[in-house]
Amino acid sequence: MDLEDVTAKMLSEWKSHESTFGEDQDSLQSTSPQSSMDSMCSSPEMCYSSGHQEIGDFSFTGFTGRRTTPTSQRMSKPKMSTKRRMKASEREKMRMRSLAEALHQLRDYLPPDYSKRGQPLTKIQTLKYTIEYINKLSDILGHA
DNA sequence: TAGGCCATCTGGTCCT
DNA sequence: AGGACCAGATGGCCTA
Repeated sequence: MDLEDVTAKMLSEWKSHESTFGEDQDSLQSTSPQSSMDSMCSSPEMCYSSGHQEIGDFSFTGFTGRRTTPTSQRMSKPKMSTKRRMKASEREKMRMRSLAEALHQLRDYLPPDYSKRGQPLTKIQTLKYTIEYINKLSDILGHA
């Protein structure tokens, strides 16, 4: 009984809620998850030698002014071996994939109202709507 | 064509 | 030393 009531209440709230995030949905975009997963740089190995590997001894990131340790470290820090770098890249790839997978799963727990246009939510939207959803659920439970 | 989204690579930092 | 995490950079795909 409780669950059904909550669900019904939720759904009715979603109706009124639509307008709230309707504007956000304008920015809804993105292709299907799979297509984005597969179509991108489908084979990592293919892209591996892509670009900025070694640019002499001049640190690429140093040039872009990113979070770097000032001055001296640039030269003193020994570069990772190629083998170790490749392993790290592989791990990072797996890590990001599991993150993406988790987000895809999370998306399934959100009411369909959130992706009304038939397009899957983006990662950021998924996270933001999840926060909203949890807040609403908490609210409802709090008033039960 | 511009802008958004995404996957991947990479170097830095922190932790074990 | 090596793994995990983070954030910047890059390039491809897609849509308005």
